[in-house]
Amino acid sequence: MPTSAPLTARAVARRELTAAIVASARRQLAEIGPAQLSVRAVARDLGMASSAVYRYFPSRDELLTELLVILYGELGDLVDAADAACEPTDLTGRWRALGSALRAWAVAAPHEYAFLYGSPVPGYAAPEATITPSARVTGVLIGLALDLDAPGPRTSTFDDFRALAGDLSDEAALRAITAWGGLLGAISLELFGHLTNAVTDYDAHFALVLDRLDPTS
Amino acid sequence: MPTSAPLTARAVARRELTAAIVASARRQLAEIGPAQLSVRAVARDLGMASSAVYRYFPSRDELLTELLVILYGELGDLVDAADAACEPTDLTGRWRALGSALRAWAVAAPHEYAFLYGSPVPGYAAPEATITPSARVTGVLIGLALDLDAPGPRTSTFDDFRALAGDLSDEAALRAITAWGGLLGAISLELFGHLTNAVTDYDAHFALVLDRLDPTS
DNA sequence: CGAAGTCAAGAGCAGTGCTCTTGTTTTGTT
DNA sequence: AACAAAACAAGAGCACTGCTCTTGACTTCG
Repeated sequence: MPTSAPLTARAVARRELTAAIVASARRQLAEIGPAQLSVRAVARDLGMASSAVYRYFPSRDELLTELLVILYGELGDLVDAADAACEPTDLTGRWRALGSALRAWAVAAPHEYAFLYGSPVPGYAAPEATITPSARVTGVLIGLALDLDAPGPRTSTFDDFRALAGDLSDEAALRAITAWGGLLGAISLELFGHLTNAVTDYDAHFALVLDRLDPTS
Repeated sequence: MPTSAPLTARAVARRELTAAIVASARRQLAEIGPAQLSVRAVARDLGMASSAVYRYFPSRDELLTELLVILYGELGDLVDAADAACEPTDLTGRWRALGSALRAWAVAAPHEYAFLYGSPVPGYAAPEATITPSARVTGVLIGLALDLDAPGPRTSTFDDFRALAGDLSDEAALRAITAWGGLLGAISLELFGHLTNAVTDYDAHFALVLDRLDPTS
């Protein structure tokens, strides 16, 4: 037996079809949003019966959860990369990079942003399984907050963040959460149309807001 | 003719039924959220045919818009009252009052909050008609920002705020919008479950965040 | 080879927003 | 008072949704 993982033809087909379903669902999510995402439309897109999809995802909610985990992961990578590209000691620069990366992503993918950080999807309660992936993003922020307390090199990887979060001083935690909320609020105001007739140059406005929210100052 | 407004029996019945529809819709909105609000359920609640509802509201979206306007109005009153109860020169106190009133309302009516300030309802684009009512709330903030620029008594009523907003200095406008976004972000983080395992005493936490967001400092 | 497990498809249920038609009632005008 | 016009409630129906159950075909494994 050469294959350490004895994948039968059926198992291979299953993995591919599962991926195809997710891919089609992602397309729908990006185009029409999570609420309009339809299992039947996914089935139509893939040329299969709607009932067949339920063999791969037990419910629409499970499919949404899968997307949620994937998106949190990708966004986490993105934000992490933006943070890692900065000089570690330049806390303000790292904050700007984090905020700018998040907003750029949100503007490019508004439905995905609304899915992750907007009001919960109708009838869909994010299960426990989504908390860990979401921490992937906030972990970068926690890293920043940790350096706020004790500047200097850390060897911690992502997995440690959740534990290290307990070591945060109240002051640093407050700064981080306030800045985080301000960031999401600013993006939401823009994307959800609450700045219409109030702001013209959104890029310039956001840059100013971002600096005012800087948790390191 | 004693009646300055010659309301026919039919017109009276129409007004009452319209109000009953709105009341039933508000109940549904509060309990299950805007996305789950169903015209048929409203009709069932009132013991009428679903098709009859469409004689009073041409579409579900129009019904939602009506609710939006009503809610913006009520919230505007609430925030306005909170602001008016403060010493006009105590800008920080007014900011605290505004933020506390908004959060208290949001916590008590999370679905309504998500409807007004969360991600837009699926397939529902807030029409122009909702911009003016929403300004009812932000007007209080603008009033605060105006006093930030030039402390002293103003005789302006609500209607002036939109015009006066143009007189705001860039600095004051930036402070106001940043604080406003931070406020909504903080409430959204709490209500949408993004602070799970991060905050225990939400009241105390919010008070700290509110002070950090203070646009007058 | 045969039993067990997996799969796709179809039909069907209950729900949705919305439209159209039918028949009734109220209104405003001869 | 009689009549036309408008407003109304109700029902049937369309297209859509998530989801279930059954049926029949296929793959995998003992």
